[in-house]
Amino acid sequence: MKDARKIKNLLYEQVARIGKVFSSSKRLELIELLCQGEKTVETLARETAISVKLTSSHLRELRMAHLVETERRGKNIYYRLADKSVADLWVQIHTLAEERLIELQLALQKIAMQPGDLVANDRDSLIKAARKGEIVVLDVRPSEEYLNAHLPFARSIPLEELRQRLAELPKDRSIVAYCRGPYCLLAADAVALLKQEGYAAIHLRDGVAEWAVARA
Amino acid sequence: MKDARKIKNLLYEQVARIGKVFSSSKRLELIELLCQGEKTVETLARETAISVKLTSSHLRELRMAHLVETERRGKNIYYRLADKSVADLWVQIHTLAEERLIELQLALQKIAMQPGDLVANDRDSLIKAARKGEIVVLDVRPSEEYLNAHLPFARSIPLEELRQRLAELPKDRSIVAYCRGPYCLLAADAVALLKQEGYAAIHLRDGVAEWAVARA
DNA sequence: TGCATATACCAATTATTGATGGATTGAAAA
DNA sequence: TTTTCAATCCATCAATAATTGGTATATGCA
Repeated sequence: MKDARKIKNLLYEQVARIGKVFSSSKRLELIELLCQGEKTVETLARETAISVKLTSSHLRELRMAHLVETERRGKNIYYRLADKSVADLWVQIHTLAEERLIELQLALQKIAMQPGDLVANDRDSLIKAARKGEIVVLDVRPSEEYLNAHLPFARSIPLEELRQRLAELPKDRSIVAYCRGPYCLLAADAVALLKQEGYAAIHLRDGVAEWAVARA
Repeated sequence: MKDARKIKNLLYEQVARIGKVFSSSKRLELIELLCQGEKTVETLARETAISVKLTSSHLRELRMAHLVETERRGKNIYYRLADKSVADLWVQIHTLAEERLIELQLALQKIAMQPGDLVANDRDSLIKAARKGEIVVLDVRPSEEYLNAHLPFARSIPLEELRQRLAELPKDRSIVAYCRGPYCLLAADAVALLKQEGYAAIHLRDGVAEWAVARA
């Protein structure tokens, strides 16, 4: 009887190994970035503003839980998610958090709901409008991330280049901007800039990971 | 700029609150039980073999993450999952763990794959066979849990009563036994008993939570 | 070959969490 | 009202995790 309890505990402890990975805000930030495609330690550290050493040690935990894979190419080591289902779990968890935690809902409104902002929800009609060219879906992430994966019909103008490349965008149609997901500030900044310049800009919360889960 | 980083961190920390809940084996065990329906602290403590005090303090964490709700009825306090999506997340996490952790796969084989055991996978054909009466789907959990929710066409004989009630089961058809999920030992025990008594018994890994996710 | 770069590994420190025993609350039963 | 039972709260101690600095390793380049 004691034996059965021991086996059971072992099982739950294995699952808890996965849960632990998702229990630190830094690791979540890394996972969100890895959802956009493979990246080096250095890049991850820079984009999260975490020291390289600490980044490396958090990545180690992801590796030990078999949630990421690494590949050395030249001087760099590239990290990538071991499976699409890791991205799916990230989406599931942050979605549940948004459903259950009022604090999170309020904090999210601060970034996504600037006065007059809109958050597009209806994915089907968005695609339809994009296909017909009635709206422009704009990916403002760095271009490597766009190249790795992007929403259907999306065009890439990284936020950094947006100001110089405004002329590429039509003024007579809505611009729907998105980035890495609901916690990424790129799209919110892009929308602010576009509005200031007289465009009809809409902030889409979803990133590619959220989109993929919704499509499934 | 510092400000933006602070806001972002706040967001990830909120999500990490949810992750933390799933980072302890004891809490996972409690969540799995709560997936079977509402229960009192005492019951949860007894069924997990965790002290009441420790159970209470783990439940407190679930409560503070808004993943469970409580209701006092008489002397007891009943805990239940705040939303179906909490059960879904439990299923997602343990499924990912099973996909990624070889240790877990091996440990699971020990309980589900006794020599000659079979694990039914194909849900559609299972239902069809159950509807036609070609097999008997047997729920061996305590009857309150069966009453709360059970698989389509399932009959309830709690493991405790199984030996006395063997006569209720036909010998000419396969008995497909299930319990709370892949980490619960009830169905495995039931299958062992049934086989010993000359029944054609099959162990179904899914519990109601896993079934619900698969149906979605 | 030697040097620079990217990243991992190791050790020490601090912060957080888990577990346990004792005291407390709130409802029900005597 | 007093007692009992279920469950929580609080304080403490032990265990675990996060962070940082120092050092080691592997690769590419001069």
